[in-house]
Amino acid sequence: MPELPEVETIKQQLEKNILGKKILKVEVITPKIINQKELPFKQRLEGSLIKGIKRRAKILIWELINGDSLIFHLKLTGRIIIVKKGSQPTKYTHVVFYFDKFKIFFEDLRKFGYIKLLNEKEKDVFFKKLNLGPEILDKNFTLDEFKVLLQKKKKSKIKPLLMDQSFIAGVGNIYAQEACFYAKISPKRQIFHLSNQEIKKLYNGLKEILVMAIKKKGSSVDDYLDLYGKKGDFAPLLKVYGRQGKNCYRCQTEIKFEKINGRGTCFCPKCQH
DNA sequence: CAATCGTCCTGCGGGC
DNA sequence: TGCCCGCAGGACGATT
Repeated sequence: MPELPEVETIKQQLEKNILGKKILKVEVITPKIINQKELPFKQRLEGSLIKGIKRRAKILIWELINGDSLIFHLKLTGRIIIVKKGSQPTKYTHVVFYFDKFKIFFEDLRKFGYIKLLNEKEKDVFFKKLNLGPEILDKNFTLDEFKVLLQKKKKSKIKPLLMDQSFIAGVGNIYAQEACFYAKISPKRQIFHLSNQEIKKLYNGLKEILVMAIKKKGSSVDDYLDLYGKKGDFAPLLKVYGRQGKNCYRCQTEIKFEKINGRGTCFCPKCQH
């Protein structure tokens, strides 16, 4: 499941490969993915130049020279893969972007992901509606701001809150669990009961973990692959995610698995309080 | 305000 | 071997 580090990895790799390049042709294999009429979608894209690649939360944006933006959400199993001109689509390839020297496949096993082509106004409306919280790695996202935001959510449980995109942007099920483990906080704890020290630890943990995960090109749990179709290197460094039944790296206690607000969650019952 | 439920979709694992 | 069943999960809208 691609979260901030995985989408950021793809964003950086796309910058090296498609920035300033022209989309020559677009092929829509699975219309559901683009959520609009196929012909105008193709017509607006074909011949257009890519002038910027951005990421906001887990959303990837291709900015086009004419002001349009192509918005990608990979959800659970989406992928963006660069392939040779002669490569054939797989059963999970839903949209193909043709460039001069290569093609880009949008793939998605579960088809939860989407691509939207929006003009500037529609893009503003789209993001306004999403009401995304701050980017954790943004310089403006300070410990003080984190504290202020937490004050407004006193009754929430910490782990589901970290995954709430309107609270902070980009964290999903993997990194929310890792951050709680790092800070030695139970994922079930309510904000109300967090000390200043714990909040600081959580803040530092989020940043440290996300920076390292980007450096390692993401975590390949489930189906995630980067732009080159390669696995990320962070999965072996995960400290608690997916480790139920195994021993805690800190205190050797057996890692527990529990559903918290409907989401599978791993934690150490002894050293996470 | 916080939590839950249904929805989308497919592969996979359990049970027999 | 193979079939049926239920489950996981990001995010959204509707409901409790």
